[in-house]
Amino acid sequence: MNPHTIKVACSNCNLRELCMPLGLSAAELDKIDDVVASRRKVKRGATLFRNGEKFTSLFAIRTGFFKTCVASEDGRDQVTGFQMAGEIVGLDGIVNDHHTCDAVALEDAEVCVMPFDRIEELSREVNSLQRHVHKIMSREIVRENGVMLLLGSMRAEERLAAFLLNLVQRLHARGFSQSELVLRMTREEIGSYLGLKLETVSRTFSKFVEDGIVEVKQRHVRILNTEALKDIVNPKVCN
Amino acid sequence: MNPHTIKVACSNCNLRELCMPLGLSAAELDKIDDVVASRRKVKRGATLFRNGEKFTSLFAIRTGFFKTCVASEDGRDQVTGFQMAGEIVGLDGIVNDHHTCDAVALEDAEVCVMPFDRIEELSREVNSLQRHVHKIMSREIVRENGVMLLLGSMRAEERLAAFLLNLVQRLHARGFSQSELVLRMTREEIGSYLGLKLETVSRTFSKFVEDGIVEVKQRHVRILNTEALKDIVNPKVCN
DNA sequence: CGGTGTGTTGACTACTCTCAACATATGTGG
DNA sequence: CCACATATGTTGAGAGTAGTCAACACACCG
Repeated sequence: MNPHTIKVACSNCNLRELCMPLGLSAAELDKIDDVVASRRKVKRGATLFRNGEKFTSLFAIRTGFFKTCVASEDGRDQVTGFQMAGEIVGLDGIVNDHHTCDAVALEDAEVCVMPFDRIEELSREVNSLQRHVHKIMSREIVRENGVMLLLGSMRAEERLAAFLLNLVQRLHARGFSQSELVLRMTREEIGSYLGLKLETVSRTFSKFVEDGIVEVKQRHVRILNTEALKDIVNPKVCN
Repeated sequence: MNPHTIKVACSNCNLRELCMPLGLSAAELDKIDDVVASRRKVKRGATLFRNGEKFTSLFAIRTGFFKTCVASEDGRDQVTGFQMAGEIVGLDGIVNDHHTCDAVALEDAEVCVMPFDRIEELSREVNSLQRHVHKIMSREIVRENGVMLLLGSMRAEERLAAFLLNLVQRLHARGFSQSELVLRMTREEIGSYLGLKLETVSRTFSKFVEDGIVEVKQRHVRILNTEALKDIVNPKVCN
């Protein structure tokens, strides 16, 4: 709501390789800097956008952690994803000019505001940006396909194992540990994402601890046996 | 595999309003005709593309009915969608230049082949095409959000009711009946899509029949009480 | 006219949910 | 800074939904 009016630039942002195309010429980089109109801070618990709100911009997460969730008419809601630095949110709003989900900050966050008409304009001029936008949307489609596979065919342990592996993998790509992570979401939010009740998430964590696969201390998780997690997700077929 | 080489044109296709943007000028329409390189027939049971294949084109379905499905490493697979005339498949391939799912024809079908580099080229020139491509991808993201809600939070009856309502709604938009439909997929494929076993799908159909909500004769389904289906999907909260 | 694929139904199992109690954090106001 | 209120997390017992396994019925196809 209170965009900083200082000039921001992708060209010297250390997250550029995550949210922007690679291999740009200097001239193209100059143009790309205009994609970001401003930055916006979002306090923990606050929404970046809400279902029903007018869509104007995509948001690149600079710092912080978000969840997106959709709601059915009768009030059930479903976490559709967790997003971290370098990831883009808001793609749901393009089709109807209105957002169809909520994006909520799970910790204090800052995002780059990228007005979508400016993105469209620039991507007509900079081919690699056009391609990049297409890839980002396609990636989201493929990610959701994976979640559908998880929700449609996996059991609780498999879901949680897949979830943990996915999280550490993304964190590791951002320079964090491969084996330690701090969950920014509650058991209930994990459960919603995985199609499980919070008690089932808690029990499954406990089972992993019993089996010596992870250590859990509230939201601090240390993975002791990555292979075991992988085996749970993709059970070896016995001959 | 055997594309017809006859000139095809979107400009006089009666499905245009489903797969192409509205309100094009004559000049733009001319250009748009070049998006479709050829047509391709796909026999029932054959694949339009497969996981791992190189991505080159999007496909607009002219006639017929498809399913898309992803597979996990250990062989489980999950139907991620059913597509009918006027809908676009292949978006999953953009991000990595390779498809990540299979598209299988559930009845003899014909598709328009739209090379993606041509789409990108043209959408730099025709703004409404650019916007249209973005909307199609965003629509797919929103659709998948809905499926995640279904898979993550609904019970078997709710899932099947939502599935039937979605199908008739889309068929009705194509001029078919609001109350009668022929399923082009097996109980197992419905089950895979809905995260249920085929026996559960069958039992749930039987329950709907008992309750007088639908008539089912193999794959022929007649909806007797649409309101009841809607109530199942969105249970009324009692005060 | 069999053979195969698909669909239905029954009996039993098992996984996850529900409800509940309790434990442990987190945060706020006195 | 502590006390209390609230939010979050854990665990247990029992219930219920969907899964598994199996038998059978029906349709479609060569």
